[in-house]
Amino acid sequence: MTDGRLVQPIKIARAYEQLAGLLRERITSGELGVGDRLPSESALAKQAGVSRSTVREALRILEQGGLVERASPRIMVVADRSDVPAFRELRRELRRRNVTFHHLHESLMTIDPELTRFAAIRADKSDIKALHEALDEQEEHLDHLAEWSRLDVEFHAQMAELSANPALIIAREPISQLLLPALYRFMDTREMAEHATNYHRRIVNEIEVRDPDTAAAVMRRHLNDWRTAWEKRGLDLHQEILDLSYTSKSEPNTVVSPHHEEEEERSWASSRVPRRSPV
Amino acid sequence: MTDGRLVQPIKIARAYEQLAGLLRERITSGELGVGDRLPSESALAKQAGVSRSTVREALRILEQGGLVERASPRIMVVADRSDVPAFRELRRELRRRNVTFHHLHESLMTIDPELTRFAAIRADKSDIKALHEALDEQEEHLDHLAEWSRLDVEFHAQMAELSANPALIIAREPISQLLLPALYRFMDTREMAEHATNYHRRIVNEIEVRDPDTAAAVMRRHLNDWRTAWEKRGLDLHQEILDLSYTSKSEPNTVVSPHHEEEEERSWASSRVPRRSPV
DNA sequence: CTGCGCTTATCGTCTGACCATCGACACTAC
DNA sequence: GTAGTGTCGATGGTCAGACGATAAGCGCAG
Repeated sequence: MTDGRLVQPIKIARAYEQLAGLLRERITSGELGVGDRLPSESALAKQAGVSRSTVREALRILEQGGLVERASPRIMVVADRSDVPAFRELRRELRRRNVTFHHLHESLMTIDPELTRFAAIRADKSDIKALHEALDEQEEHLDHLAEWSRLDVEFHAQMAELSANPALIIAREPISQLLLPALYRFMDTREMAEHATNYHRRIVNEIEVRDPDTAAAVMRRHLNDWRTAWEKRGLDLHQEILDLSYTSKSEPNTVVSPHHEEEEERSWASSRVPRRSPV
Repeated sequence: MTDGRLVQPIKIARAYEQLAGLLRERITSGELGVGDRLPSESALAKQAGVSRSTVREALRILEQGGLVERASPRIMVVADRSDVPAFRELRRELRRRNVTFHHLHESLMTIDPELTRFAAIRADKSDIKALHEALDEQEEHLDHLAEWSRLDVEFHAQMAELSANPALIIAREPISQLLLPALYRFMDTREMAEHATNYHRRIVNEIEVRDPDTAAAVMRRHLNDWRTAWEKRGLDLHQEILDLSYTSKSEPNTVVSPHHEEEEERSWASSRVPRRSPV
């Protein structure tokens, strides 16, 4: 059959790209937390077995990508990536197209159960342990709904991460960034939190016993409950979603002022001294 | 806004940042047009009066920023920033995370069948008519694979549109923008096009008789065929998708010549950048 | 505990080199 | 002429090592 091609195209593995990838992994995996200081360039070079020039090119990539930033002229730290530019753009695009609760919900109903299925297939022992821990923590905060909501976002993100499919994770992210904050606005009773947490527990259990289909099904029901709750509140399914993108965890309630973007031109043309600003 | 700050943070003028700024200016000012080739690194170094390392760091910034891209492993050109910024951003984010064929395919397998289902539920007479027309046109171009591919993209986009869910459409778009061009690179026989078109026809038929489940199922099989074809070509499912994808619509531009050297692999994956070194 | 200098680690940059590959051209065979 | 093949300079990827500037970190005096 006529393959036509004898060998496949080969992706060039540039050292600086590989290194950037490795560091990115360390960061996104949580091995390096926000604010953690990076080793010195020479240390990185030695550890990775490359030259400092290579390390620096990798750092430029990560820096430009927003994964790391300078805490001071010679200290690089892991940046707070709660708001990746790409996602900000995407959310804007979504709003521009007047997405409604229904749209977003339907999207998550499409993606999240599948993510759960993949998670059930791919999670290993330690992942499951982490899920249980997350669950426990969430249960401890049933009475602190703000904190509970934060943990809820994290739980779903964790699930997405376990799917080990960056494409799906990325596709899902802006959707959840728009939908979840909207949900938490009326998630205001302990009962609702309990109910949701129970679902989470069941999902994790199904993952643990390696039943992807059931796990996905439970996730689907869990999400359906959201819709039900929304309707019970008398809210319109077809109401547009405004961008309440949650920004920070530790900051005291800064009002999310619609910061106008699009004049970055200048601000990053020159070095920007990092400001611990809420996104 | 009362700023409160007495002095603005001073900016440190790193050479590589200044250079990046300069080049950026040249590009945005139109002095360098889309597709124009950049001077060689050494030439730039000489012109700017800096060392090549500095030039390279500047280039990494511009590259990561999407202002320039590689036309081939050693030719840098000014990138096309004409399409929707959000999608461009997203594609870059995807590439950044080293998505593979498998990731993208799995994502479309998750999203597209559902889109099809929704389309089957929501399409009206005129939509179906449009679908048939698109099909007919595609069938007329079974021998012009370039054109056929364009129509194929359109067909799938049309299907997405019929789902009437902007969130899913947007989430899907960058994925398909990366995956489809990769696919068409080996979609090179009339048989393959015929096969695919047949699937399309069946999908449209199922939509017409309002059988969402079957429509979704057929779409799923259709997509599965892609994966099969990919594998039959001896291509690696876990090969990263290189994205030189989208600019080559109109010009017969240089196809990225794949360079082979299969034993680069070893020095890379193993020796050069040590695994699991605690960064 | 605070503020001050001192030391040194670390960054920014440069030089010059090596190698593999690319691209273009010259050459050979049909 | 056209198509394959060989050659060679140009270019990119990487490295090792160096130097100056200065911020970070620390100890010490107040």
